[in-house]
Amino acid sequence: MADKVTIATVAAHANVSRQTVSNVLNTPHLVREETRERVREAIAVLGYRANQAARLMRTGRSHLLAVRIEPTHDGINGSVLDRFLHGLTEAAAPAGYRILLYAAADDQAEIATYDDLLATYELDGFVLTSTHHGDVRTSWLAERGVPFVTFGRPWGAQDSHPWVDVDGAAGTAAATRHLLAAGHRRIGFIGWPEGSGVGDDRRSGWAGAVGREQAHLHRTTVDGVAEGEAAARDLLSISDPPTALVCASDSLAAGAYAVAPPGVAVAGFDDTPVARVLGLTSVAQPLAEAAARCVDLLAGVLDGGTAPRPVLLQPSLVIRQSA
Amino acid sequence: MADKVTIATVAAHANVSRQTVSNVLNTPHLVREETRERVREAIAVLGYRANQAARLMRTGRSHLLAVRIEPTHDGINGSVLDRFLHGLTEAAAPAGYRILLYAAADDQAEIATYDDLLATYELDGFVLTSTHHGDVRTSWLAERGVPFVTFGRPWGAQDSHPWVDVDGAAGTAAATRHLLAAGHRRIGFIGWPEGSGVGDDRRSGWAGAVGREQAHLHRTTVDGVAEGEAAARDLLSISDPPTALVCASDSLAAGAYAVAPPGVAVAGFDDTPVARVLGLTSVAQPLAEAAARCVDLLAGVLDGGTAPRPVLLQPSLVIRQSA
DNA sequence: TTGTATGCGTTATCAG
DNA sequence: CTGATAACGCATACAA
Repeated sequence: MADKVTIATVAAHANVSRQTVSNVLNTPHLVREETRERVREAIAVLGYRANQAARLMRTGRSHLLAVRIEPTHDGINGSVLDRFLHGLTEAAAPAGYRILLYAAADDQAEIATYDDLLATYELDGFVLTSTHHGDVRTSWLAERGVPFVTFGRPWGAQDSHPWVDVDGAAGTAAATRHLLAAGHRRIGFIGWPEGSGVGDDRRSGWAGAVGREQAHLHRTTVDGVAEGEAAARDLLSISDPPTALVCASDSLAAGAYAVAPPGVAVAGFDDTPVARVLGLTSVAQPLAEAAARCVDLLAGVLDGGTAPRPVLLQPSLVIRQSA
Repeated sequence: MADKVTIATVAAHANVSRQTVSNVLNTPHLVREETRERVREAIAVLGYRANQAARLMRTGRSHLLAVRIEPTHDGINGSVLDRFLHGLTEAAAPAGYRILLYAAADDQAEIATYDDLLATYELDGFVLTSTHHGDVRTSWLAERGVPFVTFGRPWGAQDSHPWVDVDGAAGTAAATRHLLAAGHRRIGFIGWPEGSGVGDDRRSGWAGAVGREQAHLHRTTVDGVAEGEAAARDLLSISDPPTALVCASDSLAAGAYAVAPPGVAVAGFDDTPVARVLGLTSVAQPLAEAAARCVDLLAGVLDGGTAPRPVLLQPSLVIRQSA
């Protein structure tokens, strides 16, 4: 356990006062070149690193960002959060931030956690995922002036805040157009019940691409493989059934693909490992990019005090044998 | 943004000195019952929470635990880390710890990160995953007396440290016995090249269950679906081929299952979403439990100063249609 | 049992 | 341009 090297150690080594060392670190232009170099060398030689706790006490900035890790439901798109988290961690480090994890059973518990995290660790900001209509979390944070960014648009909310999202409608539209180009003329959609921003967005991409006359080729259900099976079976059993299915998730798509007769194409959403293994065509979100932009936005608010513009990223279609 | 409520606020509210408040918090038995209650009430009313930064400066304890988030390779068993992380986060909170994430390209970069995290955030401890033979990380930490626990045994390492692991051999043995019970007489194994502790462990479970005369029914390859396909094809093309395959991972199993003729059973490892979707029988690790025990062990070292005994957990076999 | 003084490492303010 | 001093919130000797 190496001795703790503080600003005083550096000062002694460089024959300057502690304050000068601090100046070299925070306001280098105030220090004469020669002195600056000497201090920098001492810092390098001693391997000095500023202690965040002490710095926090003084500045009120912890350089800590928090993000919730959600329990994996059926696990299939757990990989989405996983990749997002990894992207966040990688993007945050060079910007001088670290990622703190927290778990919460529901939105209320999450708010209680905000309160705790803010009071005890003085977090600099939050990254929220899975935003939805009437999200109480964003208003709670906004009311208190806590910096945050959401991965997901503020669906229907009047209060605006920095956000990053992926254009889901563009994704399902691309999948639908791909199916049209492959010769399919009747293309169905399996999605989630109306009212979820993400789900409605993804459905709208399909709806726009197929046109109003196919609006009925459409089923809604909660997410899951079994649910996808059931919905697909239902949709394929009508008279004049679709010959291709666009799904709001890989879970639904996996279910649909399992019951789809040969020749019926299926496309999913999120390009999860399951899609890869099943050979499912799927819409891929640029998660690492999204995470990086979240960090950018939050860092912008924190460091620059600017109110950054939202970011809408484009997904890409990964074509496999299923469609 | 509510005013910051410090120990002084509480003291004023309860008409005592700051020190008395601190005593109520840290050494309650030193404070008269009546006073203690008054202070506790003030704490509750004001919603006081001890500031970690200030506490850290005094005590040297940050109540922060760090864990590495790895890039997902083929993503299939990314879900393993994901569930482990979630378990860690949930188990840490009630114990008074938070989880900090970091990313690192390789072991050397990881060590550099330790150094940084220790110096800047004064982390209390680390949870290491993916331990392997000759792991430089554990020796680095051990040399410096940094508390840590590994999820994974110290394969072949002489230096011992607290660890939690799942008995992989027991898992593959259970899978093998299940296949034997189902009437299979020739059971092969697809695993990773010799030298990986985890891989060798999983192979040994199979080897023990089938006996020496079937030792040749065995292929090694790096992890991956395509690799599993190739290995299975190879193993099934010998004369007198196996009628069942036990695999060291769901990735390998997914590949094997794809090329296995009907009647040939396949079992995987890790019970990932892919296994669920494919209907793959697989060995499930108790990840939430493992994570909780990691926290227990680390908290034991940190709070109790005890050197806790290692924990070896038993996996369970999830039987599906593939075997 | 309660209160007072001090320092953890840093940065901000202000003199030199 | 550089150096002394205070303050952030808390906990620990020590004194009362």
